[in-house]
Amino acid sequence: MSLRHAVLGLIVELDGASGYDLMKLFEISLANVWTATQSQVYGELAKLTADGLIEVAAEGPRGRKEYRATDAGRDELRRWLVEEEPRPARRDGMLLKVFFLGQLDPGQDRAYLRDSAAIMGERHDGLTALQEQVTWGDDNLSLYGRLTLEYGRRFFAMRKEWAEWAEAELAGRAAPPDDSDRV
Amino acid sequence: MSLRHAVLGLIVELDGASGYDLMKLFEISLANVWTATQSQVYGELAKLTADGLIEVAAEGPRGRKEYRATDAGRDELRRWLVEEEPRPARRDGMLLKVFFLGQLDPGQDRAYLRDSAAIMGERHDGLTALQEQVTWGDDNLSLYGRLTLEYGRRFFAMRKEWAEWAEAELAGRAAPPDDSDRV
DNA sequence: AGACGACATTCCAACTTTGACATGTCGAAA
DNA sequence: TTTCGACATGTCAAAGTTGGAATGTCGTCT
Repeated sequence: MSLRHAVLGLIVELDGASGYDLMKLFEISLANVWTATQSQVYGELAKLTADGLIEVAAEGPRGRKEYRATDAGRDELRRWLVEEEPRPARRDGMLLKVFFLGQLDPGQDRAYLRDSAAIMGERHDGLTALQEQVTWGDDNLSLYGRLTLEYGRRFFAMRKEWAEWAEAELAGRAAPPDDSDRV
Repeated sequence: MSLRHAVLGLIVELDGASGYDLMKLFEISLANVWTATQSQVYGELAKLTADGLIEVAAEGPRGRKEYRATDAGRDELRRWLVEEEPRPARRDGMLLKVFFLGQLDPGQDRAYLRDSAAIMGERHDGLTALQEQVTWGDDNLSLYGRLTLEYGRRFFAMRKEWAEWAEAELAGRAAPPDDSDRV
């Protein structure tokens, strides 16, 4: 149940936010950490309210509801941070494909890894550019957000290097057994 | 829909397997790439059979059903490998917590990162040991499995280094703003 | 012969996630 | 003044995921 804590955490940090506000944060700040759809966010807000972890602090124009965390909510966030250990549900579509690359025609496996490396390179560059653009505040979300952004950069860099290594590994595999084509 | 292709892919590679066989593979080989529960595996086998991508090739003792891929199944696997691009649904509970570390008492944020680094170090060592133990065959699953195992090692190493960097970053933050406590 | 662990499948209820649809308001610019 | 984009929420069906319970068989060791 981490979506719940993502929503709760944002409300605590912002000290008041609407579902709309949260959606923007999920799209921008949290994009690389936890994703959520609109229906999930609004649904979770309703559940958190029912459970007394947040409350509607103010209503604004266009039906805007500004939620704020209750004491119980803040406690629950801290409890989650300290007590609950995250299980690292590893699921990776790109890696799954690598497992079955043997089903493709010769050379296609290496092409896949080359493409992957290129994509990872692009993402890495994107985050690097972002990192240089952003001017960071001194609020919590900025402070810790900076750390997670750097994580993203390192993640993509690592993946790019791995894909290049793997491609080279496959390239090496093809040649050695036979050296009749040497010059 | 990647669970489907994970199951299909294993059946194609093994050229015949039961649900029980697949479960073992999910627990061992695929653990770091794609997870699945028993109910998911057996359920997916039924669906794949209904869709004509696999078929029961033989029945063994204890009601064992050995599935084999049909031509349509092999085609579908290749199509998936080439055509469908994996979206990198990034969700990471450990990273999510980092976002809200500001809610803890001073110092607890650094403790969290130190713990993370230690855990990542253990996993890294575990995979390294595994890598040294395993004697690889020359089948596809061994060949590509070796690549994904190395990925896992690099992943945990990267994470460990990041956590250490982040911890140092937070350590540095505390001191600079105020130098009244300098010697 | 009996006990036990590994083999093997099936079903289910609860929960989470996805993606789309539906509805409406406010503010600024043309 | 009208129009448009951003603001804002709510609901739903379908699909995917989790975790457990139920059930039974086969082979081996004592």
